[in-house]
Amino acid sequence: MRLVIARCEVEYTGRLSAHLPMATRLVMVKADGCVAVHSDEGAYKPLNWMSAPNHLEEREGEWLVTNPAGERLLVRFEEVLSDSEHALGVAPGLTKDGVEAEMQRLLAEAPFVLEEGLSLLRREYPTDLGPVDLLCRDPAGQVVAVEVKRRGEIGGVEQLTRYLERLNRDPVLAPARGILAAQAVTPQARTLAAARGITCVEVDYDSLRGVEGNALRLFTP
Amino acid sequence: MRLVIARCEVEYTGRLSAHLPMATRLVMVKADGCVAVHSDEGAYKPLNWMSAPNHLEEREGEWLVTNPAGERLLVRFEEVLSDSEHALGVAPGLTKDGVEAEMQRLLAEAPFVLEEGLSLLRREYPTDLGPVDLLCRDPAGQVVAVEVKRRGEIGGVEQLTRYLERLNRDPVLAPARGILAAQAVTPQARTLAAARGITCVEVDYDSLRGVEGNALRLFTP
DNA sequence: GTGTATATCTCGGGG
DNA sequence: CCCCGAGGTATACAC
Repeated sequence: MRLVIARCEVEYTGRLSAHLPMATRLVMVKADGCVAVHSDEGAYKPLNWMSAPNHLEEREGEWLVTNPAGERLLVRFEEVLSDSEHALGVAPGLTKDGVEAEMQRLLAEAPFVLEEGLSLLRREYPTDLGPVDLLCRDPAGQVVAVEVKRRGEIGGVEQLTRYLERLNRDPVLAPARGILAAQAVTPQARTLAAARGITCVEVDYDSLRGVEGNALRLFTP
Repeated sequence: MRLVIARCEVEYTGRLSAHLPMATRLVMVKADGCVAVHSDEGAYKPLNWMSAPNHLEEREGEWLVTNPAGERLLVRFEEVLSDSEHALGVAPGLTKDGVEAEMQRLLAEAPFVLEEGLSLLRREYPTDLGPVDLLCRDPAGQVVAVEVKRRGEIGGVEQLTRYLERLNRDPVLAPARGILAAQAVTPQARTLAAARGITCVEVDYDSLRGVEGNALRLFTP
């Protein structure tokens, strides 16, 4: 990894055109060839960047970075204050405990926490608009599509509406109804869901893990 | 900006739990207090980060970063290879020429490229769900809502559907129909649009700029 | 502050 | 390869 602290100006043209006026910034060049320009604020987003694969051409006082997609980043240096190279070597990946994936897994094992008597037909039931997170059946025999989200927002209601539209074209499944399951549901999403006849259920993640624990204990005393 | 190259391991707990095993990485601390951990690949995303405002506690061999939201980042150092501080000063902001904004401007000047005889009623016509990009009228007098996107995707169709729902509650405007204008429209968006009676028009950005040139020449010979 | 739309989003998975 | 969905998304903007 090469770290350059320099007074520079930057031009990017590609998916849009952007210009950074002359100022002191950090220019990073990583082992995979990608380039990022950072200011002294903001942890996440670089001001400008070019992702690998790309080509870095070092000219007199400027760097030209180009990629196969025709994007172009030009860094013009006025004064280089520091320029260092560091060998980092390969790094093991990040391990995450995702929330939505686990929520879906837990709800698949215990759909009845959403509504009494609910039983699972299938996880990731495919439609031509995408997979339904959980396809269930209620005690009355009606099909229930469940969309699992960490946060229940308007987009989740729209997504579930589209799925229901498709499911209800299948006479075997129709009439299907929907449940939006989330740790929290915004008032707007709740309103829209109500207007569409969709039920919202707020799920407590920790209780859900508890339910799993209890269910396991039933079978492994 | 402080740049530390070090063998370290990282724990994050907050919106989820994540762990980075021991390896050599870059740890950046910026002037606003935010912290980012980068590996030697990927221009854009840090492996871990904490955005400002937060608090950095330097202990023996480790840093603990906490924020008011209760998130927590722990960097445990095994070996520090480099540690440097750089004064960057304030930087002027990034200027951008967006694509969607200009497309909207060009189409407002020449709505007839979307459909023969279309004329502009208003740009950014306000509804209580947000502004309609272009409100137009066709030669038959029907109101046409136009949603402008760089890429036409399902979200754009949903957005336009919600706007139409609102417009059609106004007896003065009803019955309104919709056009999704984009440089490219995905097949799924096209399918959904068809099912909703929404027209998709693919707009060639360069031709559009040409149309503007022609229109200007008509009035400035 | 909340909610919504956007992003040079990035990133990964599935057809 | 494209399309789609998720993200500790971040970020800007309106209410």
